[in-house]
Amino acid sequence: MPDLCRPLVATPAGPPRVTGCDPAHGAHGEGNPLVGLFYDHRVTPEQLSALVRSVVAAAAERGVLDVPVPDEVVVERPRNPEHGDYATTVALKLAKAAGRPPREVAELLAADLREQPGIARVDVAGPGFLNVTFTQGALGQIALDAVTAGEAYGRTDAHASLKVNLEFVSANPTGPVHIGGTRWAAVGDALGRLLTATGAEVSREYYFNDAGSQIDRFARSLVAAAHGEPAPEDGYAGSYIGDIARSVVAAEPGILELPADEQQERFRVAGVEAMFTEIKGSLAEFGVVFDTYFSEATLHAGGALERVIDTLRGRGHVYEADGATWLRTTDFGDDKDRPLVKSDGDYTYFAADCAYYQDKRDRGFDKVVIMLGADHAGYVGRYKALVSALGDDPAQHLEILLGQLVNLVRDGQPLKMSKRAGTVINLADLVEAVGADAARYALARASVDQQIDLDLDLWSRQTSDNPVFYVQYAHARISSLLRGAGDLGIALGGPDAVDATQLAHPRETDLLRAVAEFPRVVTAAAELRAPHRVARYLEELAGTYHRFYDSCRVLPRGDEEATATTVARLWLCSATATVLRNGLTVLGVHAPERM
RNA sequence: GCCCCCGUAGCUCAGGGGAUAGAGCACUGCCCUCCGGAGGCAGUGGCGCAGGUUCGAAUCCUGCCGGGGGCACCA
Repeated sequence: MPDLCRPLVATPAGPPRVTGCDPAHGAHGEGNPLVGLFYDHRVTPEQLSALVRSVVAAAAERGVLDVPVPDEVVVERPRNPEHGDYATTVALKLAKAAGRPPREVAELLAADLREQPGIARVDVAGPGFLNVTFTQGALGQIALDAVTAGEAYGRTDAHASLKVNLEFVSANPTGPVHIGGTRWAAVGDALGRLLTATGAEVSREYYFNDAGSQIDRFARSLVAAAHGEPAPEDGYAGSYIGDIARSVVAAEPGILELPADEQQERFRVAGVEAMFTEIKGSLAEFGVVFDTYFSEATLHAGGALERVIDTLRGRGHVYEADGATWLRTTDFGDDKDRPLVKSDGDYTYFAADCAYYQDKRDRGFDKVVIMLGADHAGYVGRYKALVSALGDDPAQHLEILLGQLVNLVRDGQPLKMSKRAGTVINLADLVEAVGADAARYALARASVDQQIDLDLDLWSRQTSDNPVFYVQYAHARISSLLRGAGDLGIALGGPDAVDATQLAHPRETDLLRAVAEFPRVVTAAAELRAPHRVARYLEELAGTYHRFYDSCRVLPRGDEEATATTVARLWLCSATATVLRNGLTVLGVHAPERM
């Protein structure tokens, strides 16, 4: 799969056409980083990190610095541009082990770093920061690499060989996907794309309960609605119940004459199917498609619950009490033991969870990721315990991500929602109100730890107040510019024909630094399971681009001829567009060429 | 009572132990010989409180205060 992520529902047009690209050009040297690192004067932050590490190793080797070599050296982009292109705090970290003042360690490393090609200067600042500035050409090469790599720019191998099962939404087919589930649809799918972009093998999974009592309540509600009666006390009352009941009756005209038991069963089967079709449809419109829709009923039918309970019993964690069968989860840190089989002989939902987890592991997944709403926070303890009871390590095989709730706001007032009154905003309503792109972006740009207020007015606005439009506009603006270049007959040529040292303006340097940052943003966002970092980065990149655009004329005016600067700037613009496009794709949002 | 998440600018939110804590909106004042002004520049304004760890804390630890969500032989 060559692309960064799975395609969107409507695939946007490809990258700006650039003639003469050589895909092999993006390859980097291998082997000893000190030798092969800067072939062609390329320096990326990743390479700088490796370089600093090897300089530390070399110093340790020579005996001038008595420290253990760190596994990884952190380099970061300083806020203040005067602090160079990249900064590292290794000297501060190593000072204690070396038994020498941080600045002394920094000076020592700086001297070696200054010898490296592609590095223009190394300054020791403050308590012992190492501020590194690349040569103009080395920085400029990053733009060429980004364009050349195209959709692959930003991909890393941070999660190579990880096989992960990503479970999210998992709303039961008793009603539409509510706003909480919608948040997970946006964040979960984006996380899936991020993990894929960092080399993981990802399977998206939707687990639905089709075996429990709430499905029976759903069926009884449909029967009641079909007969024009009010919903049962414990039933479902939304307006969609009436819609589905009518569609079932329309499909099976004789259904209302059937005996009560048979009638409810027919409503159950047809109702669940109709509801699920609607759910899948609204998710697809949202750009989210699952690899597997997993039915709880298949676990029951296949005897998986019996088997997993036998396994747990064999491991000595099961006991009988008060007529029920229990898992001693308190042995693994849970607050209280949990029942597997109720005293009436029915299995609990928790028993199915045990079987479901075992099933995922049996299917070969290294990591089981489950995304839950904050209202399920109490579930984490018992889930970790069941993983331990089955002999796995929760820290390694399980990740439960909790997402806080979403409040909707309109006209500055919180939207009061009531299931009874039928004023619940669900996935399809949100898409209708603000569009799929804005909905996905709005939900994915906030940290899941944060409760968010989502303003429907703001996100439906087609102005720069709306962050998704701010980012999309930057892409459209660049697309327009590149079209203009084509109209003027300006040939971009291949990367070898570009003089990257032309990009020396401070705003160009800022933009290059931002473009160079993208792969690290993708990696960090994937590792921290935080897709919102990509969105925030894109907003910053868009702003950096607008500032560049304001200061640096790209296309020739009037009778002027295109120059080497023109060509270099067009490549920089194209690189920016590539990153905006790849970043938006990670979030499942379109990057329009025109708006 | 116990557990989980969150208190950062007037508002909505970023900030992986680092340098002068950021963005958008709002407010004030600027920039159109301008490739998309759906832009840009400048200004106003902030880490809930108290301790602790550290060379260094918005970030890690403890306690309090405030907001939200959980604590079923429900799903």
